[in-house]
Amino acid sequence: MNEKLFLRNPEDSELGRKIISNSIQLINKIGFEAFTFKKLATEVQSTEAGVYRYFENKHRLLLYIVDWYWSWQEYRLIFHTHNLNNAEEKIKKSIRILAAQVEDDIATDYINEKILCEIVMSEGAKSFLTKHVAEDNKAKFFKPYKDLSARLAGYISAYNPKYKYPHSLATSIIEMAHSQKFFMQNLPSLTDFTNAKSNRTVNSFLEDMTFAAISPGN
Amino acid sequence: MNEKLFLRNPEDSELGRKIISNSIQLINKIGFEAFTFKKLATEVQSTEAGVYRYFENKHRLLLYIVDWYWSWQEYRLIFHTHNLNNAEEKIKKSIRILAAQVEDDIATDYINEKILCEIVMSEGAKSFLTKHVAEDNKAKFFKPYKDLSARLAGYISAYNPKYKYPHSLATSIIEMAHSQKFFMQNLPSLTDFTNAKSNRTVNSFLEDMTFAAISPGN
DNA sequence: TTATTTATGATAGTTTTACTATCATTTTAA
DNA sequence: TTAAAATGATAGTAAAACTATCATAAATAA
Repeated sequence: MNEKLFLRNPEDSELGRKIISNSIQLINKIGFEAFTFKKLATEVQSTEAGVYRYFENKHRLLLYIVDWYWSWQEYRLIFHTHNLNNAEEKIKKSIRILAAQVEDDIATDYINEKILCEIVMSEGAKSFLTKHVAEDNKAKFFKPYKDLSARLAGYISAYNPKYKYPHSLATSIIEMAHSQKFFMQNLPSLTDFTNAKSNRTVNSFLEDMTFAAISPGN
Repeated sequence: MNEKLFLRNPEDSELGRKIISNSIQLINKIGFEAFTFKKLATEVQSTEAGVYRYFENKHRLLLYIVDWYWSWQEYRLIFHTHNLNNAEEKIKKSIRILAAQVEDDIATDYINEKILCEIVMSEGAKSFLTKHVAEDNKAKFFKPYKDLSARLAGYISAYNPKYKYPHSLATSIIEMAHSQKFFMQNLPSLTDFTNAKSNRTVNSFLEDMTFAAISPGN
């Protein structure tokens, strides 16, 4: 994790891990706007000042958990595509990972990936939609997202080196995987998906669109 | 405009119009988080209480200007596709309108569409990324966006009635048109576009992708 | 034209947020 | 075992996000 994101590394102490764990729960429960360090302090049974020793402000904390999520997704992507030997399969697997319903990974005891995924869906964009994107970018706060996007773009270029928009397409796949899930849950008329098991899934929408776009003719 | 968005219709008075006009300027200048009714009151040379007589809170004001923007975009779409007689041309024109660099429309004297477009790019998602989306949706606050999306989805279905994801594709086009422009300006490595005049534009990216996805084979 | 409603201005007050500061105490590491 | 580091407890400040009151000005209806 980027060390500039925190004042004290939350991984290194019990309190730090409780801060991360309870932040994820609390942000998901009340939303990022209503989330305050005071409320979080109550949850972790510490004080406001105690939380401020770990994170400068709540936006940094959001960046931390969002970065954690993207790093984790890239790790999963590497792990699951590692043994695949052609670009087509790698792209398909990547889309499946990104569009899938995330389940909690018990290997990480203080982070609930399922809830974290919900947060990234509904609060993730707020990590970069600020007046200080430029500084945050300079501080490399968006590196995990960029790395993931670049990796997928790499697979796209490997599949079709002539395709002109590998980065934009990769970023769009990642964005749409989350936004379509958000719309499906909250503004379903903006999508063609229902919660019921259907063959019209975010995954097949993205897969169809991607391969149509990058098919060797293009 | 949806009457539930405001307490007093800002169109009907000088102060109301100044509130809208200066909100657009001020939100663009300092960002939605730092934007307060007190600062706005200073700009319009009125008082905080004065602004609160028009809008319940700043989120309603954001919804108001964002809704205004989508209504305006749909109007432009209708106007410019009206004389076209085939779906392909309508889709191409729609994408061009959505991806284009918006210029100020002098017909609307107190609204600067160019700045408004910037706001929708960097703050627009905050209008629905809240814990009260469901209520806001019930109050029909997202109708202008949905109408625009449904119209584009209609053109897509007219072009290829067998295409399975017209709504998701339409929504994605609208979202990507804005997010790709945001990334181009702020996190350019996530895209394949440069500010320089190039044939790799958001417009051609979206057009290529759209027609690849909906070509009659699919 | 006057009476009355309605909009605005001026001011004040409350609760919550987003911090910063201080000092005592506990825990950990050398 | 001692010093350093982390935590807890408490207090305080400035600004944000409202709500309330009352006087005055402008618009409108009788």
